[in-house]
Amino acid sequence: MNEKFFDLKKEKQDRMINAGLQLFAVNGYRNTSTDEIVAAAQISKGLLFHYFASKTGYYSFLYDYITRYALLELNTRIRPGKHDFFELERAFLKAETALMEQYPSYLLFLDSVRLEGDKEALASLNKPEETVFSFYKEREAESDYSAYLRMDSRETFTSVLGYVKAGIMREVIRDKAQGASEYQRRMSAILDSFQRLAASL
Amino acid sequence: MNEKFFDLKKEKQDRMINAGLQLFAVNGYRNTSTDEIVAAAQISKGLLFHYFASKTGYYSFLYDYITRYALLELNTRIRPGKHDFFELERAFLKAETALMEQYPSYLLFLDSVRLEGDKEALASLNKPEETVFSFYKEREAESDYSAYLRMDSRETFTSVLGYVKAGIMREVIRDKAQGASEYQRRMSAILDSFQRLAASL
Amino acid sequence: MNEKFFDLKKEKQDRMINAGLQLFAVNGYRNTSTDEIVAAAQISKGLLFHYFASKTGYYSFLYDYITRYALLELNTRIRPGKHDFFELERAFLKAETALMEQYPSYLLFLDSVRLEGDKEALASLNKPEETVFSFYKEREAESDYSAYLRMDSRETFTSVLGYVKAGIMREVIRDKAQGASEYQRRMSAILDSFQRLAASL
Amino acid sequence: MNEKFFDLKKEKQDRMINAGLQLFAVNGYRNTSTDEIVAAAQISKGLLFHYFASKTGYYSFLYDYITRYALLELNTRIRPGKHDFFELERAFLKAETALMEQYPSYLLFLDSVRLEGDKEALASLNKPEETVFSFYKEREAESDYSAYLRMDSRETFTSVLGYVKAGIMREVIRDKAQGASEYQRRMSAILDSFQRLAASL
DNA sequence: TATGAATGAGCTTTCATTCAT
DNA sequence: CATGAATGAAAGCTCATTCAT
Repeated sequence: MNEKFFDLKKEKQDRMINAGLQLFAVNGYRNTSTDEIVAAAQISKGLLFHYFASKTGYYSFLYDYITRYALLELNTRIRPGKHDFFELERAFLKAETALMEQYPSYLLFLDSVRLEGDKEALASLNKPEETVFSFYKEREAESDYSAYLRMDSRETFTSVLGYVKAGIMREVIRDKAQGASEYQRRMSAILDSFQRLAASL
Repeated sequence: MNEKFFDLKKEKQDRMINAGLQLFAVNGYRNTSTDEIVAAAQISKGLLFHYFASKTGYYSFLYDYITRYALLELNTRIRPGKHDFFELERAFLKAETALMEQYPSYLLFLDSVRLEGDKEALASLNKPEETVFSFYKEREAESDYSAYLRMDSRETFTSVLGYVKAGIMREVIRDKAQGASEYQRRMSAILDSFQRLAASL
Repeated sequence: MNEKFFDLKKEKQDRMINAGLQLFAVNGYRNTSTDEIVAAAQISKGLLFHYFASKTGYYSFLYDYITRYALLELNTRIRPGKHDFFELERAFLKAETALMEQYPSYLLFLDSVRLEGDKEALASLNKPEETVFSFYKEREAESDYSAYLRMDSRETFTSVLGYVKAGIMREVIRDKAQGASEYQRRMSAILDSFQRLAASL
Repeated sequence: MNEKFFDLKKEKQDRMINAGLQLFAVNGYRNTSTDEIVAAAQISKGLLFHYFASKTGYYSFLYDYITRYALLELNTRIRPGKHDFFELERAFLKAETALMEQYPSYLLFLDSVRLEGDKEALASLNKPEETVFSFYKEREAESDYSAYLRMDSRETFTSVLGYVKAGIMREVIRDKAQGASEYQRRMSAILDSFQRLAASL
């Protein structure tokens, strides 16, 4: 990519980032044409290629950028250590909500990458193993789960929570810009519900 | 579609069905070319269009066919009524396994339709509301949940189970031919785990 | 390239070959669009790519094909051995004329490759060292030059003749389909003139 | 073009002239992008268009400028009149060498124009008939050829020499900065050789 | 019924040209 | 005078669809 992209006005940068996050997240790589992207970003076709050289270049830039950005935010908010499991999950949720303020589709985009079927698109990603989700896994692994031991193995339970998260996200955020708050509400309810359950054992 | 399709040898019909189920499920609608389809089905390009008129026609046929087929199997195996919730889920799992015998990718395909981003493909579906999954919901709704009342609302719990199912399926079946049995094993374990939890309340 | 090209009717093959030879020879690689090519060949855009995969693929096919074809003709007509120098040159001229019957621009095309400025186009050529012109050089090198010894070194003289040939060709064949006979007439005159000169020494 | 170009520092003017001469000569009109030109000339994109309005405008300026410049030099060095043919040719060669001092690619550029395949580029030239090469022809036509009468018709012989010149130039100057002296050496040798031949008749 | 050569609309990418600074 | 970000028409290439055999 062309580093001069970062010299653009922040507002324009974010338009160009959000256009791709949203369209790729909802439609997938192949179903998103560069025409759609530039229309959503309100730029010309040439400019997209001026900064990102190719569609795959743009795709991998978005992945890099948003991964780095999200990890920065998460690392700032959530320090390593033995947090109570449910408190940790609520902190995640809060961070996600904050991030969605600026990049509404970022979480759906990151999730969509895991389902992406286009080989070229996947091959373009620089460090596909350095995911935001592995940060989640690490924090969850070291969290304090002792109060809920009878519930089930931590692994089973955290992966269940992951599936639930992804499921709700897809149901709620898809196509709707306002989905973030709905996502937050439903995830909150689930966390409360699970914790009550755990406490009653 | 051309009804004469059903006059073909059953083996050839199934090759043509499985090719599409597998490719669409793994790669999505747009990433699957008609060239790939006919190569996988071992038929000529002309034949595909002879029977299904268009790629969307083929896609919607697959959806119709597999939905109808799965509902037939499910209706036969699982009669309406007040089944114990976990027994019901285990019956579902058994039915799924049986169906995968003949159409290995059918479940992943049906799930992939929910994630499909191509508007034309989605628009081609005849009765997109008549899903296999609504059959699940109906049976679950009328199931006997009385033993687990303190667990949480039935809606929350069944939707949680649905998300878990989808999540495991995607992790396990994608790309792997042998995934079905792994899927069955992991879902079994989850069901056992959840039931033990419910019983201990 | 797709070998099935050779299953096409000979007339269509030759239309597809001549279109490229003529256009690339006159306009060069970059100035020739695939739209022009398919219009001249009276085929669709898709077909060009069906057989040759890319514009460079087509270019290198033409070079391979016409080199092979010309060498076959030349090898058949002109056996190795100590021919009289001017008889040899007249035999070359005759062979060229015969080849132009079927591929009018072949010689101009082969010459244009030497002037081609496009790096991708040149990089696509398979064995750019196996030229038709090196066949000329070999036959000339072993020819009988004894009658003209005082004229000048054989090397100087044959390279002079080569430059003359290229110059006349460009002047005469460019843009004109009927140029072949004019080329033959002028080259004949030059050969006569040079031979008379040599004899008079 | 914008006449204020000539108010620029001579050194900058020459950078802008040599960049185009070299690139167009070696790669042709279409294979030379304005990006390459401004990079070689060490100016901004805007400036090129500020002075020359368009790529074709730049191309035709170069042709005009270098033709005028070369003719000025040639007219100064070579006065009309009955020069001995070979002396004349040697004078040409000397003038060319002097011109290459300032504009190394000028001769190759002028030659490349004759091979240019781009119709727009050719159409942009102002007086394409007023070539440097017609100056050569005129002087040759009035030269003293009496000592070599038996050689052959003057027309044939001078055109032969022209082809040889072009051929050697292309072989030698292309891509190589040091080509000018090699060109001079080889042309000198050819002239000597031809003169010896003519004298021996 | 079955084939695969042939088509052309639509997509990604390039690059001459414009224009705000 | 000078810059280079921005534009969009045109080019190369893909692929669903048609049709002669």
